[in-house]
Amino acid sequence: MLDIKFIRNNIELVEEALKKRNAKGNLDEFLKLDKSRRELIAKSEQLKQTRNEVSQEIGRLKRDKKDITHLTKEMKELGQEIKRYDRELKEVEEKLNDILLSIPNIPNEDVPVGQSDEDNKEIRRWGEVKEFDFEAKAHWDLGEELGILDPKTAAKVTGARFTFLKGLGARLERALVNFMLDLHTTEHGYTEVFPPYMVHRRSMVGTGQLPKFEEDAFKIEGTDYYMIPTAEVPVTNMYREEIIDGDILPIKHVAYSACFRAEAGSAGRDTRGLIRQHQFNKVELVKFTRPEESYEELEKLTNNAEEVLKRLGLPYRVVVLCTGDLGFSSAKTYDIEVWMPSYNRYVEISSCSNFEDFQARRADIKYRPKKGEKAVYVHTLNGSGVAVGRTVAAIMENYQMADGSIEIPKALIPYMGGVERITK
RNA sequence: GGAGAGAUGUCCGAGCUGGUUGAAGGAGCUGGUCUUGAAAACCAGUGAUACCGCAAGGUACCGAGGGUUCGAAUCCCUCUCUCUCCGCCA
Repeated sequence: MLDIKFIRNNIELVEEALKKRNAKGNLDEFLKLDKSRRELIAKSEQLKQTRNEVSQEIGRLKRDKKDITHLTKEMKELGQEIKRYDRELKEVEEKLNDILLSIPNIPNEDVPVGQSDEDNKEIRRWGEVKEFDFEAKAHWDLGEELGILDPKTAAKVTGARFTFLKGLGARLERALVNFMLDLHTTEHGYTEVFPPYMVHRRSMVGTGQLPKFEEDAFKIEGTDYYMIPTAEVPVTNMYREEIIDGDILPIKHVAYSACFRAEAGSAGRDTRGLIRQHQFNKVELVKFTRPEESYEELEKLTNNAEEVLKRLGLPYRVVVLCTGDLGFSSAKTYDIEVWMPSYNRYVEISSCSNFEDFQARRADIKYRPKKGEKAVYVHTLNGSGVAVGRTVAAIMENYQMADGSIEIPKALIPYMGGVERITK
């Protein structure tokens, strides 16, 4: 959410930002409602002042046993009038809030302007893309042959876009979760949290998933609960409506969680394999920082996520998303893309974003720069560190051997109980 | 699931027979006196909130949302959360 005063005073700038994002915002309506809101507040508060004064006067008169009936009658009418203004105000504020919640964040100035993911800019590459001297297979074929991926049974039990991991496949998934958590907690200084997998609506609004992207979320029928699409939601909302002690910033959390996404609008895309599932595991990095430190922290966070792929020996590149591809809440995002032989291209495995104060304002998360000073919004950041299912796919494909077996990356062997290779 | 108790400012904690209560008292914090320094003691200050307004100032806020009333932290209704006991359960 943007600051209402900021929009009012920088309407051209906001318009420009929306245009760069290919987004539309009802700014004319915003200005109208904003004006009407302030007028109604002035009116209502003026009447309330009168009411407060007269009510005190009535108290005094009553104590002196004087007649007050003419005043109470008058005040009763005044009360009705106030009620009318307040009702109207509430309506206007609701409409205004709807608009406010639907305006995306303003891209940082160094974000490249562009229409789509084709305009994203590559920042750097790491690792060598392996040339296979045999016909490389996709991970879904390898997985079925090795008996470690079983989407068919999952389809029987649940439906499309779910998978049973079996044997060393399940072990690999678990090994990766532990490997990533250990790396980020012991070497990168993140504090581990294990969050609830369901959150209420207010939390989803706090991080920006709602109200705009209702169709992407799984909602639990008959409740106010949503399955989390990422640990970002519960972990960021841990500090909702709080004023954080400035001494403990930056706060760095790492959280493993399953993630649930409806994937509306991607029917027919990535239907095979682990790339696009309704449920997947992710290790998420979340930071709360002082505003002046957030971009430095974004670089560090991205590096922390990259380290996972380096240790696993998976070739990747980092791209900065252009304005047209940027997520709703983000001011700047780096995607880390891992080399996926079956796609013959790099595929997103992590998305690291600085939301600046956009989420903090929605979720009301502040800190106090100095004792006695006014509290200000923190900056929030997060990024996958990294998506586990896609890492499994990447390992299977990049580490496959001519005989259809899969080598385990060195760093992972201790987590695999010494297993060095997955064979038939 | 059943029966109770509760939610007040940075914190603890009064008020809850409706009217100088934005809210006693204490702690904390800030400044001062005293002291070689510190502690203690004492004195003074202290909404670490949001909104409207150029300002003066005003309005709101005692878990949340409604209602009664000229006037609600105080009365009524609904909801949420916390705690205790019983039952059930991983």
